[in-house]
Amino acid sequence: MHKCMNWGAINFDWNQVRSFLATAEKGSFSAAARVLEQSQPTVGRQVAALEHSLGVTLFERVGKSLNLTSAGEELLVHVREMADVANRISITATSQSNTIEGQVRITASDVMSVYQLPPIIKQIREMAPRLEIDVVAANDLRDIQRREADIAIRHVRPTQPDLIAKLVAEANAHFYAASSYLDQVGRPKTEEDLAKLDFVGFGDVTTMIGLLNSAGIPVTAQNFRTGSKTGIVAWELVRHGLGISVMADDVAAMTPGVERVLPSREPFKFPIWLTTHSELHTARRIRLVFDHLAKQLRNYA
Amino acid sequence: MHKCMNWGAINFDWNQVRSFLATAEKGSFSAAARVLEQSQPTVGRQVAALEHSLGVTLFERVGKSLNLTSAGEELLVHVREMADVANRISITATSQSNTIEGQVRITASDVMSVYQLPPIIKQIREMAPRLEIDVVAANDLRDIQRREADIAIRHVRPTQPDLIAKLVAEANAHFYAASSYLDQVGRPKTEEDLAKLDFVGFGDVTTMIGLLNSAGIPVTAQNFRTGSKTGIVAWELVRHGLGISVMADDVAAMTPGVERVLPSREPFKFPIWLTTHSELHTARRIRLVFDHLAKQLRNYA
DNA sequence: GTAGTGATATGCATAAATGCATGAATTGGG
DNA sequence: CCCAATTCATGCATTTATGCATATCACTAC
Repeated sequence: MHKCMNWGAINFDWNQVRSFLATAEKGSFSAAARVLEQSQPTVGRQVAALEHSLGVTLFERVGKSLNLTSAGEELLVHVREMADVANRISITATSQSNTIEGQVRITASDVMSVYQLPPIIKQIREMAPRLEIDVVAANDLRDIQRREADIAIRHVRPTQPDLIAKLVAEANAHFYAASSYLDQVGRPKTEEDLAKLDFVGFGDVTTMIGLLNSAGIPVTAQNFRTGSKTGIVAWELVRHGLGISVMADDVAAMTPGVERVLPSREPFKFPIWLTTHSELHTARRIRLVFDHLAKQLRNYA
Repeated sequence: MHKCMNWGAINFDWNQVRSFLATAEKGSFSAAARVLEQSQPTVGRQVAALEHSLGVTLFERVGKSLNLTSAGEELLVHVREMADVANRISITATSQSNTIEGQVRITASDVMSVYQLPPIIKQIREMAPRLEIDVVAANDLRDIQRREADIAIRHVRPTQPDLIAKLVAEANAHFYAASSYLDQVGRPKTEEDLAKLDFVGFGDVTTMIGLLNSAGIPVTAQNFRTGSKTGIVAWELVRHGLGISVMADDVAAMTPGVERVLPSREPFKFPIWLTTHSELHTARRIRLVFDHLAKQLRNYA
C-alpha cells in the first residue's frame, strides 16, 4: 500500500496546494502544468496526492475535463487567499532585498517592447550585469498585485491603491501609412478624405472607432478590413500598404517606408505611466530599473 | 554552481516557507526539524534555499543560535498569516470529508488519557477500524484553531468564538492518600488536621494552594514537599504514600491501595467540556468520535 | 464514420531531495 | 578549565519526485 506519512489532513504539502489552484483556475492539468512550468504528469500526481492527504475529492474526472467538486470549490476560496499571502511574501521579500541581482519583470505593449525597450534594456544590462530583465510583451493589463510583473509601462493611470505611478512622458502620435499605399490612393488633404481610405485595426476595433469619431474622423467598421490584436503585426500591415493607422511618432520615425498622413494635423497625445508596487519601489534593483526607464522614456516626449 | 530554476522571488517553494516559520518560532533548525518530523539538515537546507530564491537573508548565523534578520522579521508576519490560511484549508478539508477514515486527534490531561480514555478508544476502534485515534496527552491547553488537536477534553469552558463546546459531565473529586500513609500519620477528622499532613503537588503548586485555601483548607507551600507537573507521576507519588492529593473519584476508584480522606466531606466538582472546531463538527469521522466520547464520559458524572 | 486534436494515466530512466553519520564549533555547568 | 550537551554544516547512500515517451480515451470536424 502507500506509506501514509501524514495521515489525515494535519500536514499536507503546500506546493500541492499551488498545483490544485493552478488546475482549478486553468481547468486542466495540462494547462496548469504550463503555467507552473512543470509537466502534466507531475501536476496530476500532486493534485491526486493532495486529495489523498486531505481525504477529499477535489475534482470529478468525467473523462473530458475536470469538474470542481463542491468540496473543492469551498476549499478554493481559502486556497486563493493562501496564494495572495504568498504573493505578499514575494513582494515583501523583494522589497527587503538590497542586492542588484535577480529578476525584474517589465510589462509593456508589444510595440513598445519591440521598438523602444531593447536599447534601454541594453543600457541597464551594462549598468547591472547580474540583473535579469524579463520583458512581458502583452497588450492586456498585467496585474502587479499578483506579481505578473514588477514594473508596468501603461498609457492609462492605474487606479489600484497600493501602486505608485509616475507620469514620465506625454507622447505624440499621428496617422501613418506606407508611402506606396498613399501613392496609390492619393494623399488626403482633409479628415473627410481620410475617412474614405482603409484603416488597419489595432486591438479592439470598436473602441478604436469611438476614439477616431470623437477626434472628428467619421470612420465606420467598413474602414477596418484588416487588423490584428498584436500591435506589431498591425504595424507591419500598415508598412506593407494595407491601410492607415495611428502610431507613436517615435516608432514611426524608425520605420522606413511609412509617412505621416495629414502632417499638419495636431497630434494625438497619450501619457506614458510607469507603475510599480509601492513596496517593490523600495527594492534597490527595482528602483534602479524604474528610475532608468523613467529617465530614458522621458526623451520620447 | 546552483541551477537557479527560479531566479528572483517570483516563484518560491511554499514548503520552504513552512520550514522558515518553524525555524523562526522554535529558534533552531534542530527544534524545527523535530516539529516538522524531518531531519535537521533538510530544514537547514530548505531555509537556505528559500533565502537564496527570495534574495534575502532571513537569519544571522552567529555561531550559537540563529537570529532573525529585520527582513526575516518583516516576512514572518506574512508567513504566519500563510500558515493560518493553511490551517483553515486543513480544517475546511476535514469538514468536507465524509469518510470514516484518517486521523482524529484527541487531547486530554495525562490522567484522563491514561485512566479513562483507553477503554473508550477501544470501543471506537471496534466501531470504525479504519480510524486512527491519536491521543495528545498534555496538561497545557492545546490550540484547536491551530489544529494541534481535533477534539479537546477540558475542565474549563473554552472562550474562543469558532469553537463549539459541550458540557458532558460534572465530575466529583475528593482527597485521597495511600492507606499505608494514613496508617502511619493517622486519619484526619477535620480540615485542620488535614492541613498538618503532606500534600503532593499537581501541576502549578501556587494555584493549587489558592484553590485549597478558598475551599477552607489552610495549607501553605510547606505542605507541598513533593509533586510533579505530570499528573500520573503525582498520582503515583500519592499511591506510594508520599502524601495527599485531590483526585477524580473515578480514577481513584480504579487505583488499589488508596483511600478517600475525609470521606464525608462534600466533593470538589469540576466540569468536563468536550470541545471541537465548529467546522470540524460537520465531518463525519470527527462527529462519530465526539459523540461517542460525550456518551461515554457522561457515565463519569 | 473516421481522422484529428487535446486531454489524462502509466512505465521507466533520470534528477533531486532527504536522511544518516560525522566533524566543527559553541554554550552551560561542575 | 575542561567536559558534556547541543547545534549547524557537509559527504554519501538511499529514497522520492520529476520528466519523457507512450497508450488510452473523449470530443470535434469533415
